[in-house]
Amino acid sequence: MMDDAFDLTEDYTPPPPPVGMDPPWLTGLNPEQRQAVTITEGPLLVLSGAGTGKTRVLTTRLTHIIASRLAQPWRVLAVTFTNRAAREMRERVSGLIGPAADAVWLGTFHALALRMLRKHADKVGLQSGFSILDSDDQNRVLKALMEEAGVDVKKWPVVMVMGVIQRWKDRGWTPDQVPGQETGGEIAGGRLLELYRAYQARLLALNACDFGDLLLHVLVILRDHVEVLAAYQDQFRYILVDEYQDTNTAQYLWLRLLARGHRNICCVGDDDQSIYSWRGAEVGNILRFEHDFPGAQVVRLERNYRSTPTILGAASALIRNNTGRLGKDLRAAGATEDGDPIRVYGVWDGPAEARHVVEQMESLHRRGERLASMAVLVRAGFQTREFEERLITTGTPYRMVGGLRFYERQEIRDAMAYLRLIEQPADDLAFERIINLPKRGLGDAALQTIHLSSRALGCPLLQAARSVLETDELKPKPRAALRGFVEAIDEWAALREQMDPSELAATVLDGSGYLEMWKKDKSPEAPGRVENLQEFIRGLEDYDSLMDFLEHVSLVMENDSKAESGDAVTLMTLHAAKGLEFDTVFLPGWEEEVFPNRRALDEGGVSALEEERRLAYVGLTRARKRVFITHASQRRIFRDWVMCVPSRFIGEVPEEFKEEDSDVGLMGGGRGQREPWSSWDGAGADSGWGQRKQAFREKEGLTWQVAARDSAGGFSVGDRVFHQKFGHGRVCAVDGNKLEVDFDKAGRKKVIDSFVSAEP
DNA sequence: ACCATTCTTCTTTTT
DNA sequence: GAAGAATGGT
Repeated sequence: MMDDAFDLTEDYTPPPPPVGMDPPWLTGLNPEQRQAVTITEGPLLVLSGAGTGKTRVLTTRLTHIIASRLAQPWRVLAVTFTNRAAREMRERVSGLIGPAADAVWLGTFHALALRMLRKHADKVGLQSGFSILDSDDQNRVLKALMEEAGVDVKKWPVVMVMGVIQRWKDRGWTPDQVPGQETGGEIAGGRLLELYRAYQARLLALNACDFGDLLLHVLVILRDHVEVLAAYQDQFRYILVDEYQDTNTAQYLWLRLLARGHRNICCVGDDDQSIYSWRGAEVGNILRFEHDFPGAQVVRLERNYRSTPTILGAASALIRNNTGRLGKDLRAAGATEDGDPIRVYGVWDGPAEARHVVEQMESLHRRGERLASMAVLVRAGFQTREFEERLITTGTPYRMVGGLRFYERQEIRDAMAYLRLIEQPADDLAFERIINLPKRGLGDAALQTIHLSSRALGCPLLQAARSVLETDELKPKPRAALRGFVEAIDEWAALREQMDPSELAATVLDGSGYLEMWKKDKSPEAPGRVENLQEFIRGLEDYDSLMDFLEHVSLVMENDSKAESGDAVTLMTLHAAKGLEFDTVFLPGWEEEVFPNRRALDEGGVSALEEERRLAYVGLTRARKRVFITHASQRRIFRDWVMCVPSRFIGEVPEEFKEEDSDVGLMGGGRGQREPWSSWDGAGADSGWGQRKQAFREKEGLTWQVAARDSAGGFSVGDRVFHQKFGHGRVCAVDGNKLEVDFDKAGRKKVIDSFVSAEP
């Protein structure tokens, strides 16, 4: 390959050379990290445990390749899993080698694939200005197709069907490549493949693609066009992949194609942190690496610089319960003291948990810990709510990562639809969204006419609308309205040339009356929406073209608008926390059914349990100094109160690393051995842990404790009951949890039993 | 066409 | 316990 004056491979196998010979960027690396950076030729797998300096290795490796002139920046492909990781890497590398870093092909799989797809869109039947649909749009399209095909959407939820299609895409299967035995069986009446085909056709007609298509289309292009593949293979001399354990098959195939020539591919990952199998990630990719890339070298990074020995001990013990690991043991490299034990604390219910956690935070804060050094990591998004409420009432600043995303808000999506339609007239989804927004008197009837015309002419809705205007299919009033709308779109499209995106957006939102609509709106959330729209216009200032902006929005689903300002606690899901670290980590909701999550277990069985355990491992290893685990003995789920059993994962943390306690008044507070929340033996006798759960209903307000006592939900005919809204009455029929009650004042009503209480 | 009300179903994790 | 869908009234 290259004539490398700087090929350090030979010289730098341990023991390392004298420090004097080091390029500056290699100083301070431990021997394994040094190998991971300097073995540049041939396939290399870096198994990098949590906190072992993975990011540092990646950025240094990139720097090493470029600064040693092994390749020019644009000949390096560096793939990350999240936008955050990409940004961070670019910043760090820029700091080391300056503006040259900008030329590196660095980004997420999706961003990089998009870059390729824009260039070769025509080869898969797209035009270069194509839109990227978000999941909402995807479901809308699929739903329409399912209804058209007469598939019962009630029986086969759109999201489920979409899920299967996506998993097919994750494996790199176009409709023609779905294997005969994998066609989804009974799902959607056995017509899944047909729907997939129709969906793809529909997307092409919309000149749009979804997230999975970004990779799938590029795969098709690389497979079918040898010259394109050859050009990319020649361009990318070095390939770096972050979070390799989370790549799916499509991504793997993409990488393998690109790396096939020189095979200078370096994948960094940790099988113990694979937490995205539900999204099609194949842990197998990392386990198979040496097989797929013969002659691959493997470097293990096991020196952990992040956490205390206690935390590492706990995390290692926990993860050892998983089978089929590559095997890797973290050793503490930094701290000399064991550090605080893991604090396991039992509380009564959700609100008590939030109170307890926030109290701990405040106490740490008083002792001088920054709020920004603390994080609450939850299993599922909805769990953040109780904490938010508590943090708001105590006035503790916090920041939510990943929660409600700016670009998913209704008003922002509407505004985007205007811009999308201007940029891309074939975008029917955008058209439908805004045709009558604000109200223009163009309702179902008008839309139907346009649809009909669209189908007859085989053209997009916007164009069909134009042809409808030439006829008298519409009554004069809607016709005038439609003409106004179409002409406005044309006008704005023409303005696109002379205005920058931000100005254009302002003009559009103003001219269309959309902004006005919210300003006039009396609802309590309207002012916020107006504000968001103004923020939206401001945000556009950073972009040169509309397309750049739309692309950014499609790919960067993080809310980077709220940058880290001030000292605040972080609230996020365990998934979102991957790659981050905090001094203090709070892990609430460690109960069976919640974590490990029941739905996950229902679907994936043993392998799902192992993934849940890896998630627990990720959570523990985010902490530098302290971990607080909490579990509640009951929790409100939907409208029921559910008894909770402490998570088996608590039992998997050896006693020597943890200290258990619970609220006063809870049985077995302290160190009792037989209490379910102090040590529940996960490996114990019964596998039917789900049976330990008992549900009982809340009886409205304060009376629920009474209900809890007799724990029955049932009323019988003749019982006198009380209802908040209808007052007193007598039960005259019972059907499951539905009651028919003769109310003294309100008459006979059907009510759910949880809304009435026994009359005192 | 539009609005208001009730009914329903759902909460794993996200590029 | 919210947000969407479906229904019914103006």
